[in-house]
Amino acid sequence: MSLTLFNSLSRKPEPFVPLHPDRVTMYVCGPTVYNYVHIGNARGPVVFGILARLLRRHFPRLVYARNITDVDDKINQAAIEQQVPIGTITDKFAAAYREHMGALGVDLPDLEPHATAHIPQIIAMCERLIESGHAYAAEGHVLFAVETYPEYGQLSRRSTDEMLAGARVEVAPYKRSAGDFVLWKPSTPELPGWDSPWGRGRPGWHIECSAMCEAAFGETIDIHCGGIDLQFPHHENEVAQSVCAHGGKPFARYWLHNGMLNMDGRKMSKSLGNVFRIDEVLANHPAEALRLALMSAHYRQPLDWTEGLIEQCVRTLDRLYGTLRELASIQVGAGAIPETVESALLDDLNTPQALAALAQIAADARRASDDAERARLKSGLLAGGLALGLLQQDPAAWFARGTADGGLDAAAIDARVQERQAAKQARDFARADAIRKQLAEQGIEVEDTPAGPRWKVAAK
RNA sequence: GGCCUGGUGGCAGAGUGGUCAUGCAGCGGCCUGCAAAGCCGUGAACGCCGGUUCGAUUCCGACCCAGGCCUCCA
Repeated sequence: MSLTLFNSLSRKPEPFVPLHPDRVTMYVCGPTVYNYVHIGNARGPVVFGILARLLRRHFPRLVYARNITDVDDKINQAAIEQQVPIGTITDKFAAAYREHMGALGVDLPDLEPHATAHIPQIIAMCERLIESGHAYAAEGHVLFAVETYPEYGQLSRRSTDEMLAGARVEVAPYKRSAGDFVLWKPSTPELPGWDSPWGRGRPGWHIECSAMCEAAFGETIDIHCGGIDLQFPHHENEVAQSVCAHGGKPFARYWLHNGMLNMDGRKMSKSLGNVFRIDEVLANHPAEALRLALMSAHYRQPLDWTEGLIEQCVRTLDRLYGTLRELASIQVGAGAIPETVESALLDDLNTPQALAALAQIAADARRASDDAERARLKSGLLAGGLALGLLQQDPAAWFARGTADGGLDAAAIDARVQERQAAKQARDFARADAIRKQLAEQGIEVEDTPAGPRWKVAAK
């Protein structure tokens, strides 16, 4: 089985072959830490995290970097408003980012480069671009000269002419050409800045990713991932800077772009204000259901974020964990990932198909009567779940989810369930039903089994 | 306006030139004191119009609709 990835560069699925057989390199554009991120920001980390796990299974070594951009005008603005150094802002939100991603089951990358730790590399890259004629200094700025890179626009499929013709933004007077973008810009005394050949200043938006990729991986990386909204201008500019700084060597060989999360059919975005912060969503829903929701559509498709979607994911997990609960007595060790799940993932990360395969395995497992067969299927279910970052908790923990912090006390629920059981055994069904109804009103569903009663937190 | 996606059953969402996606919800049955869970069975789809083909939801073209990027954005 081999991995196929849809490459934004060619707009086609391509077999993935790493540049060096012994090492795969992958870079995901991480957050600019000026605020809490929203649930849409988690889609890339979740699906590309699944890709990272997949690559680790199929190649001897993966080095996966996800950056933190910790210098930026929005950070500066927040720092000025709160009268604190930018580090106070960036430390706080970088920590929150890690915490929220962790809650969603996103693995930490191997490397987490910070832009402010790469200022010398950024300056060096600017100098090289100036020396080679691809950039120029003007009024304390360093600008990339788009016209020196004829392939500019290749990734996002747009021509320089069209962009210049359609330019709506006022062009700064120091730009030679309207499409030129800033690599370095001057800082006023109240803004953070670093000494440079062009005076005290700070990096522009795109250069940090180029510099960090180079620092971590060298001139050419295998896979570069990010949201489709970053394709232009961010990724296009990264390509231009890196290729020109490296004498024409390719920058990223495979570009992967994830689709946007929508709210009522519109992109969830900070500028539109139609966002759900991750901590808000986590407060109201099981994290694993949110993770499942983020992979419920193929990563390149847009995904409508609704309460109904989350509820459906909770029910889906109820069923999968229900299967595992039924198989609780079957002992299994670590197993191989079922072929149906793995082949779906190898086909451009087709998570919906992988989930369908998982559902099929669960159904087979419930029907199987032979213990050896049940063990095999349970092992496959757990291994397939692990590949997706799902199904790794104790089923009992899933069904009792949120009782401790949701104002419900598991021991008290147990006591009520026992009361009902006693009433039942006394054939006082009216009382038993009254207790069950009361618990249902608290969101607890009681189920009777041959082994005695059990309960779970109901899907909303 | 330019460039680019996509329109699949009640909902979500894969996929395919000619037999099944899958999940949730629904319906009938089994089980249950009654339920729930589970099991068995079951209906239901490919935006619109042409074309290619023995045959198209799948390929081609036009049209309609929705969304994204062109400005900070995952």
